[in-house]
Amino acid sequence: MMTSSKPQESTFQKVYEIVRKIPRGKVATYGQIAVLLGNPRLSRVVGYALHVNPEPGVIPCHRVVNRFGAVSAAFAFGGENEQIRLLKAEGVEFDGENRVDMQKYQWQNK
DNA sequence: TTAATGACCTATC
DNA sequence: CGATAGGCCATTA
Repeated sequence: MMTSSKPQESTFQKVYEIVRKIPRGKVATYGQIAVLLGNPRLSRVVGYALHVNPEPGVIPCHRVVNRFGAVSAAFAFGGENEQIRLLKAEGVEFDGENRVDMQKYQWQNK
């Protein structure tokens, strides 16, 4: 086992690993995930990775929000309001601008 | 191989 | 202060 495997971990696969580790009741930003990947500029690729979303239901893409703490418009896999509702159901609070309190709900990977 | 796209972020006018 | 344009990196066709 592990003789000389080649994981070939693509940036996408790595994004799924990180997003999948997001605890319930917290949210992470694309930029933050990009930093965890090693490049803060991969923010766009992060969104792309979730866009393909190879395993919906396994990857809590609804816990990923932009730098403003709000969900993206293109997210709308069934209604932006729907996604916000999911986060609310997890214990995340939203203000009058559909924004999450990043100071309290932003996931911090130590 | 080149070209185009993209669920972002930042900077500038 | 608000709006607009560009840049960055990776993936796909």
